[in-house]
Amino acid sequence: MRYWLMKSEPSEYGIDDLKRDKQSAWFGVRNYQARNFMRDDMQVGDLVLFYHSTCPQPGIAGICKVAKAAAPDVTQFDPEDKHYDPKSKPDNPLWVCVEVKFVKKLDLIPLATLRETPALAEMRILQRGNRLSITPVSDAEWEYITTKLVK
DNA sequence: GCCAACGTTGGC
DNA sequence: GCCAACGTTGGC
Repeated sequence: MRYWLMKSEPSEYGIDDLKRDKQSAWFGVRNYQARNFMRDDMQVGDLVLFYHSTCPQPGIAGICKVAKAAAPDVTQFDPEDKHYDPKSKPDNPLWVCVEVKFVKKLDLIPLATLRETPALAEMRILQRGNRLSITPVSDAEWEYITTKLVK
């Protein structure tokens, strides 16, 4: 089993939305590296840090779990959708998404807290210039975050 | 709103 | 294959 961090803008889809929906497809990833993580490495049961980005208080907002393996992202074929991709054809879909299930909401662990935690210095999300919306989290990082930083 | 950093595109 | 230009991300 692996651990992951997935970013979302709470104004688009935040932890409260997932709590309400219980489970949701992770639509809209349009980056090859992030797609490959979902397609090749994510497995049902993997645990995920739900991260809020581009908002007044960026940070880890909750935990969810991979509930369904990668499948074609339906929004890529919908011209009305902001994630529409005319390059992708239904017989050879370019983009996939997993589904995640709500596990719990956390008291927000702010980005600033992550930054000032030496044990997390190597986290992908904290590296300079990192923009990947899906990144692996090491066992040690997961352990530290979920035991030391969660109230 | 600004800006640094990155990924993608497209001309050559 | 190179690389400049452009669009996007995301913190501040």
